[in-house]
Amino acid sequence: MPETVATKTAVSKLEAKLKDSGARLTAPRRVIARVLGEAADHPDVEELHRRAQAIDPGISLATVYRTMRLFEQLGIVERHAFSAGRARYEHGGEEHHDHFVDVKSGEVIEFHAPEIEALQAEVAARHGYRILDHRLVIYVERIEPSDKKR
Amino acid sequence: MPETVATKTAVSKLEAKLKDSGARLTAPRRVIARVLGEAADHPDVEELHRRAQAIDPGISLATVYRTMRLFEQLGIVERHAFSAGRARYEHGGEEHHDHFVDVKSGEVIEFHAPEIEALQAEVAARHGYRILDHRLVIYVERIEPSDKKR
DNA sequence: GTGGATGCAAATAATTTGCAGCGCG
DNA sequence: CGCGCTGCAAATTATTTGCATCCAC
Repeated sequence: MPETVATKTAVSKLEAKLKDSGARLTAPRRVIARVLGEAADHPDVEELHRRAQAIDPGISLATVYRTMRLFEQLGIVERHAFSAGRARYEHGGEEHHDHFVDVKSGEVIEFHAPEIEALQAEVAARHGYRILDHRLVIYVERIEPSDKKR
Repeated sequence: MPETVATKTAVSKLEAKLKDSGARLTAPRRVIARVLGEAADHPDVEELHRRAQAIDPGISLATVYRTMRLFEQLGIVERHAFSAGRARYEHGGEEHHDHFVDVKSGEVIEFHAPEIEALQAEVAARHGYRILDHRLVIYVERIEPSDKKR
């Protein structure tokens, strides 16, 4: 799937959600949505601001913060706190996934594990709970072919 | 196991870890360790400071911050970011557990799930990683006996 | 004794907000 | 053509740090 299509889809989905919530589809929001749609990583607000400004230099940091808060409430993005410091975002909406954080490189890798999620639901039920959402972050290091433990 | 014993154990463990790292066992650190040992919940820095001051009013907020950073590095506590805002802490060292967060009450409940952890290790290995640590937070709501979905 | 630890206050970092003007619906 | 949205700057919140003093080793 070409980027343009993915982006277009993301924007229409955005349009629908904004309309539903009564919020307006403004130029800054379009730009930020596009930036999010094109992001393959998990950028923080500063980075989103940088990328948004590359498209429209008039966009302020405050607007990026406000927009991320709105998008999070609308379920358009997910906020993560992988480490201390700035929060990082990714466009949600697609199928759920969790994250590996490579401790050495700082890299964040997405992965799917339906088996784990099934177990979670089971454990939650055992405790009398229904799952609304979850966050699983696994801090890892790469296993080298010739690795002797550490 | 009575609280006094648990607390005493925690303090001796603390003493050992501080000695190993070359850090000093000062009065504020003793107090904060005791507060952590007696905590059944997951207090934030302000709350720890409040409790520490109840024992020794001279203890400053800065020292609580510095001590929590030290304790985290020594593996004495775990830092959590259950929600935005202040970080929350718990005394680590015991067997690992994860957390339910009751979205309605804000309550944090600990749970064990070795099955889930086994699966995590398997999934990580599948991706070429070795697990160093992990964080699983499940946001839940209580299932009422007569509950019709929402 | 002496270097690490503390308290205090001031400094940073991360995020939010008040307000006047602008533009989407 | 009004009310929500924006930019800017100032305000808040969370955490860190410089410095003089203090005390654990």
